[in-house]
Amino acid sequence: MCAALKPAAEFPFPMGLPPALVSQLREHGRTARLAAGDMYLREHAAVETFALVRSGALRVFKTGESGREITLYGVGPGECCTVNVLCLLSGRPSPAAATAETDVEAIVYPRSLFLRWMADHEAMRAFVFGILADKVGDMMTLIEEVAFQRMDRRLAAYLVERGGAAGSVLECTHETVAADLGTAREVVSRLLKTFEQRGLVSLARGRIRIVDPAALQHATL
Amino acid sequence: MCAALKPAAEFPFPMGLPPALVSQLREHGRTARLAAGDMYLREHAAVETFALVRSGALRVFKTGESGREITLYGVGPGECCTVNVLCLLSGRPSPAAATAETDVEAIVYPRSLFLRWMADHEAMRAFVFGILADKVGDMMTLIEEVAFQRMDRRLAAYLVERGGAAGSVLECTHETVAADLGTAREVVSRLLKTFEQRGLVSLARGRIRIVDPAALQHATL
DNA sequence: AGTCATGAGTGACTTAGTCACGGCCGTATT
DNA sequence: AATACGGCCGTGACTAAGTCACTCATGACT
Repeated sequence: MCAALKPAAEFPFPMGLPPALVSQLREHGRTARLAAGDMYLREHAAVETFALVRSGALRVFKTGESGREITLYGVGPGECCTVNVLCLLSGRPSPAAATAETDVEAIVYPRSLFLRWMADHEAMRAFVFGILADKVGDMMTLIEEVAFQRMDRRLAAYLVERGGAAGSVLECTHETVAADLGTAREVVSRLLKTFEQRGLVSLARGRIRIVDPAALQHATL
Repeated sequence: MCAALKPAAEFPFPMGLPPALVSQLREHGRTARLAAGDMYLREHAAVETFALVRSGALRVFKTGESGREITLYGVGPGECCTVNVLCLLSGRPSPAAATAETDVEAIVYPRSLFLRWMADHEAMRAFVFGILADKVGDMMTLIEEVAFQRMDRRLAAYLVERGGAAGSVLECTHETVAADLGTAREVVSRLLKTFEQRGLVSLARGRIRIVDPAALQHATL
């Protein structure tokens, strides 16, 4: 999740919302910009606004006592953040932190408007609850993976998912990969080296080239 | 989570709901009973009803490829199940499985009524979203614990949370404890033995007596 | 008293997280 | 150009914890 997502050319409000609501969304939105690395949500902080990501990506994560991090999920263009939504709906403070992974442009609305739209528009609910259910489902899967899957398989799956086709290059450090997976940098380095020795990836400083994604998926170590 | 929760004497609909809604809840509910061990939700299954737990407890969990399990959260009297709610709101299939941990009595409503009440009643939304936010927050914390905390500390915290005061006895097997924590039975057995050697717990077949909860919390191994 | 199933103990081995380094590379500094 | 520095990576030694293949213990039921 350290690579840039291409920004959406023009934000389309693509969620099948009724025209009346779309015009309200256009009218009342305030544009906010975050630079890569900026904090978006602090753990335990109150949440007062609803944000729709227009371009870039947010990363929602937890930090352990040791300072190690694990990514819970990402928020891309056209999406909203589950934590954001849940805090607005429940009035509770944020249970996790979030930062901008890349430069981010978002449209921001006050809580009261968000709640009104959620109460009034079936399509708004369908859009928001769809994202909510997807992300919560993803987190349940994450729990299972962290608890039961071996690190080599998690890393391989991560590389394939992020990297895509053979020959593509991920611009990220072992450190950021470790923070996404919730493990230690040394573990990532060691596993990557064994992948390289088998010709599955090739490595350079700050760069991972995916050589053989199909073999990566089934690597048994 | 393998011990019985005391059943609520009479279900009070305790959520600050308006009288009009409470009378509807009383009128349209169908009572359903599950015996301990019965399946409540299957992973990937469609969800068509809304259930409010009246007595007993549900256990929502994920299963790994190896067959090992991890508990995501529990649902007690007066609560509803987050997965249940999210599936109804989003129309998606269940991302996890759930069983009755004890005998359970629940009140069941059709999806259409649940959606109508959610759309019409602010108090209903506050109740449901409050539970939703709590459980999702709990799951985020669980991810952090599984990823970063050592097993001895997780086990100790689990025993204290479940057992409560000094002298109390948990009626459960090492196996069920392992399934709650998402680890292997052998690991639980070994850790419990070291706790026993230090006088923190005492063990018998199917039984764990909490001897010194304060020391358990800070045990460093 | 013997059978049987469930629950628990054990040792050997593997995987992965921790700690403490040391080296390498690219950029900035003088 | 030489130096200094900081971000990134490699490595070895150690510990924690999951896996496997067992055996043993307990108690309920014939």
